[in-house]
Amino acid sequence: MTPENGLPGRPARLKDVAELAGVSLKTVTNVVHERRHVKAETRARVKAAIAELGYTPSLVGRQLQSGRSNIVALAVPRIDEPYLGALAHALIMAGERHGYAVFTDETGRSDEHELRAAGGYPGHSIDGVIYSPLAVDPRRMADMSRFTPMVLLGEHLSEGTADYVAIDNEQSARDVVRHLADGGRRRIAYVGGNPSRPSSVGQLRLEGYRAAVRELDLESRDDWLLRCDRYSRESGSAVAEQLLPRIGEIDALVCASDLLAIGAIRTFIEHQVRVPEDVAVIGWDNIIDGRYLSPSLSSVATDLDLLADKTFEALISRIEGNRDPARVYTVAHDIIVRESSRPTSATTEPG
Amino acid sequence: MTPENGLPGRPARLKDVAELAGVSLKTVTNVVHERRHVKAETRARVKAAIAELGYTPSLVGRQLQSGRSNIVALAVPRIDEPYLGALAHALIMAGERHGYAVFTDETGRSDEHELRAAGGYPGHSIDGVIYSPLAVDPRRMADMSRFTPMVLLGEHLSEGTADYVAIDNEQSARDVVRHLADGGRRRIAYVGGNPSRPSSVGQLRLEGYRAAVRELDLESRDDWLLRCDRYSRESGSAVAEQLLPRIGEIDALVCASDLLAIGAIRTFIEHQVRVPEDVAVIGWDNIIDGRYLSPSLSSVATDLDLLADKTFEALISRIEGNRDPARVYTVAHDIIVRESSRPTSATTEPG
DNA sequence: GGAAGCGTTTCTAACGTTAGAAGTTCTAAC
DNA sequence: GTTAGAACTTCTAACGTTAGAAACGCTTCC
Repeated sequence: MTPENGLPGRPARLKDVAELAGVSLKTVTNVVHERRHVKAETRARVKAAIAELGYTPSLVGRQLQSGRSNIVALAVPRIDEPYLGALAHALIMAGERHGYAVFTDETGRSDEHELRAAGGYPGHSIDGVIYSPLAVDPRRMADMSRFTPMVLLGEHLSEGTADYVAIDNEQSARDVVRHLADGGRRRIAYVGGNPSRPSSVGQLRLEGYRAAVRELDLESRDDWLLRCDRYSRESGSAVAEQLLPRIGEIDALVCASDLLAIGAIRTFIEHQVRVPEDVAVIGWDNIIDGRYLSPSLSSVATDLDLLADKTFEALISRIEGNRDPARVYTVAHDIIVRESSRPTSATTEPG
Repeated sequence: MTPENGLPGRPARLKDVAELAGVSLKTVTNVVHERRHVKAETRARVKAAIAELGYTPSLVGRQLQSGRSNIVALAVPRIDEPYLGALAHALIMAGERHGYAVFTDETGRSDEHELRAAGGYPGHSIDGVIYSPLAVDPRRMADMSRFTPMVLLGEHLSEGTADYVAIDNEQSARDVVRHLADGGRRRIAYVGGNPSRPSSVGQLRLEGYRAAVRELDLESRDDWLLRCDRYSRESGSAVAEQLLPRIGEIDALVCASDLLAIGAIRTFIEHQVRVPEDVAVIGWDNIIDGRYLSPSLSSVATDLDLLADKTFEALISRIEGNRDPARVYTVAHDIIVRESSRPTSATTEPG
């Protein structure tokens, strides 16, 4: 950026390097790209000129020429949600490993933003999209995404060629219920379903919950199933409020996300409901904050680095032209047991 | 992106629109930019062609031509820290208001990353940088940043033309100490200072703490001042561990960030130290999680939307060529009192 | 001594956009 | 009916990079 004379000046171009070194543009490119067929002496002279001018290739120029930007967009509803922040972090790191910069975009404000993401940010020369959709009509989405290299996280689409990377949601819910049953819980409530969106994670996990309740012959009542439209702390609080009259009746609450669980626990404690003594609580996502709550929060964990790597593998394959039907990549999950779901002889233990 | 024939095809260019509408490139540009001197009938024809082809101007082409990208980089150590996520969210929203896209980059991994950010991401055609530096030598930073439009958040640089937007750190610390003293606390510990980095927020807040302790004639001991190199939950736990033998001696802990406070509270509770009965705890940043802890966390809050707007005003002024000496923009702060610093009847004044 | 072949460099067009200069057509005034 | 000037359109070069085609100079072989 700063030429040797120390003045602001605009960035050096290939042409400046060529002139200083007394060679042609192509020769400089050949040096920059470490190609054969450049005399050692010429190469040295060009490299010296590059160093002297502080030359850095303009990615805009390259982009225009190659049609590739090596930038992918990560579209999430809000970057300040703990899980999405952790996801963004993992994807940025993975992107670096795979040679891509990750542009994080927030879609939570409007349908328009979501559709723009689904359409691959026309005009922005984005090579692909990693998309965690929220509200957009899946049919419309699938249509938009047909020609955009795209990987979905969180919510599945039935049509289009957008691959899907996630844990086995149904199985993880079975595992959660089994863990609670192992701890002696018998009357387990669930929050997070939304029948109007059958492929949403909340609904998939509800299916797993139902299956496990059947398999383990646990009690089950329809009014132990609570819906919520957002996986937020506020929703969790609201749900806990509704459940207060049923404490004593239920002995565990499965929350489709840690945020729901955090909101619920806070409200329980405010009303002198003890967690886990009176109600066990468990969530999904294993966000860091869960470890520092009192009681610390049990949760279903994913290896985000692995998830991010698989995401990039799938996305890069699409970017390179793969047009096979959409594929589902499953990442292993793990139940992290902390205080909030311990059997009632609760002992404190960090992390 | 998707031409009317429904085939993938590459995005329509200005030229395609011109050909379909039967006019020249310039006429299409004039229509796109809503310029005068285009017959109403021609305009209509061009607009129809744009709609038919689904044309979106290529920002890369524009960028190359204009030298401007209308993209600014946000450089933070890690996007998955709650405060930085909230900051990123506020800046993305503010960027939209001001006509800029915000590219979030993580610098936490290496000095190299930080320096690249400080240098304005050469080659990336970034118009400006919003920078929350972590570890880089401020002198080197100032040097790198001399010619990059840049606004600093968090840590102040003494040299260069990088503006600085923040709360009045010293005054906020005074306010915190006064709040604790008002609640009857007299023996207040502080964690977050780092004398080797005199302009770091932790050190500035320490100065404010010291001033308030003097003004209010509170007790003060050197071993109530704890250093830490990272404002993390882990550091907070470690600090609390160190303080365990001094519980009963101290009655409050001021933490330079909410993460420190969260780690400290968790460790206190694990060791049956009651918060706020035995020790009051308070932090900075007002991260959302603080509200859902038990006890909920008192904190110094900033209006992030306001901070983000001021940041963009300053940055845009630099992008437009303002070369005045670095300026400091101060944003109001507010003490949010929650459970962790409430006065208790158990708190007695000595003497 | 001339031609073929090799190593190396130069020339040129292209990516998509933009804006100034130049060109064309039309209107209105004398 | 001519012409000035307005209204509108076309032409062209430029932004920085890249790669294929073409050109250059040198060596080697017959």
